Amino acid sequence: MPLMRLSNYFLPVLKETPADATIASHQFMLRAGMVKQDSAGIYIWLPLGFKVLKKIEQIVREEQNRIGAVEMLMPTIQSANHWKETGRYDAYGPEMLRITDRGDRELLYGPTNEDMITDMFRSYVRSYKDLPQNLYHIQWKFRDERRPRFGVMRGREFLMKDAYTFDIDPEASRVAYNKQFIAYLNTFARLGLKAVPMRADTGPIGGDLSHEFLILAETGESEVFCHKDLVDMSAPGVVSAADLQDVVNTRTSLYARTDEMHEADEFAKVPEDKQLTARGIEVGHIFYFGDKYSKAMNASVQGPDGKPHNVMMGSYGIGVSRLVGGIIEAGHDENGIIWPKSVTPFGAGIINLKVGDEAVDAACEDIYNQLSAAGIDPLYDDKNDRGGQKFARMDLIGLPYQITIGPRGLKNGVVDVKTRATGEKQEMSPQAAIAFISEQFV
RNA sequence: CGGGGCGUAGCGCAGCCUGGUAGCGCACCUGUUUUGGGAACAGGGGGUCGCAAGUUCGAAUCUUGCCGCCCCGACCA
Repeated sequence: MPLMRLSNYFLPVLKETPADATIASHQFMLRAGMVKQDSAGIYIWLPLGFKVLKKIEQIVREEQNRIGAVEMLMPTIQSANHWKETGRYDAYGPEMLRITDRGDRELLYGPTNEDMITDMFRSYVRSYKDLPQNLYHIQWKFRDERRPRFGVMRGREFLMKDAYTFDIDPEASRVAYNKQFIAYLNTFARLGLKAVPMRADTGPIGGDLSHEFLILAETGESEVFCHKDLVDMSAPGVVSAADLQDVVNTRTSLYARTDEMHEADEFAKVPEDKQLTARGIEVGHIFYFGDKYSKAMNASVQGPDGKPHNVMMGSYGIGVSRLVGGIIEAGHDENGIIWPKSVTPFGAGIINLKVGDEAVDAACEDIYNQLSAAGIDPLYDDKNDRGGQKFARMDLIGLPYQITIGPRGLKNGVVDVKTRATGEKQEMSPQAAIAFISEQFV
């Protein structure tokens, strides 16, 4: 494996903040060379941003797989036919991007996939014995928002994980819902986020059981009201089938609503010192909607009684691309981004303070190779810039650890290790530095 | 979709009111000296002033239309 040298990488950092960006995550994503806007709400993912996006995607995937969800991939372009069958072709309105092909057939760029997957399901599944099913994909969506804003936080094109569950009856469907609920808590915890599930309105998708997961941030689009204890609850981890409902109940029994669903009278019953009013960013949304689509599309299976039963469904979304912005909102300072270790584009940055100095070059490459062997995936700043510029750039892109190697320290057998989150700097031997950083990623 | 604002070099901006053929900082290129928290000096490259029409001897500047982008509010992963 060749070294990932900054001199060979594509990292167009900006010293000045583009005028179009108003919130921290958008400003830093542009300045750190993560994305470039192509048109309103549509972004090019540059190498650094793409790397983070893929890491988040992978964590989402692992937590879906852990609860037994099965990955697949549906197309971005859909036929209007399924949508006409459910009546949503008209109901969805101008947010849907409608396209016609050369034969004047009506197509659309999918904003979601309930209609398509329900059609897929009904064409194969005949028996209750083939249930339950829990399928998901991670695919680009398009919603022609009235007002895209805040960079990738509200893009028109966005990457979403959407899962769909199919069960024989409401009770079984509730189990599927609970599993996703747990998976969401674990997913957001791994991403270094404190996400609170809030009772939600079901919106145009319909149904009667729904939760939004929000992370608290000043720049959030919704006002939220919740019991303080919810914010600091730790991730449930693996939950047995027997405990599933109880664990969900502990998270849903405490008051937590967005402004849409807020009831002041109910909130007043929360002890005053536990009442938290804040702003939040919605990063996930889960719905149970029973037979809404299966009925409309006649998706039924034969039950043990020999009769057809419309399958009970739920759908479960996570805004993967939005999370990139959300994580930055939750972790940054005035100098730039502070990545959680789980999604950082590179595990550590290696700063060579005197490129061309044989001893320094050799020390940097040696440290690179050892960190790499330890699975850290370092980024080597071998550019011929001045120290200050390198430090500022490294702070901006937010790698959790920086090792600085220069002739002065090397003469005494030491390098500098900086922890980005705290700003703490320590001098230590190269070996100690490698050991220190490796330990942080265990 | 209602209200507001902005389009001048890659980024940040000035020039526009009062028309005379485009400028500053950063970035970029070359050279020299530098190099441990965004170097200094010297030289240099880069712009159909968002697009179109109009007024005028002459338009970045005035008029009209269009396009694009951002912000504030009602909707959404």
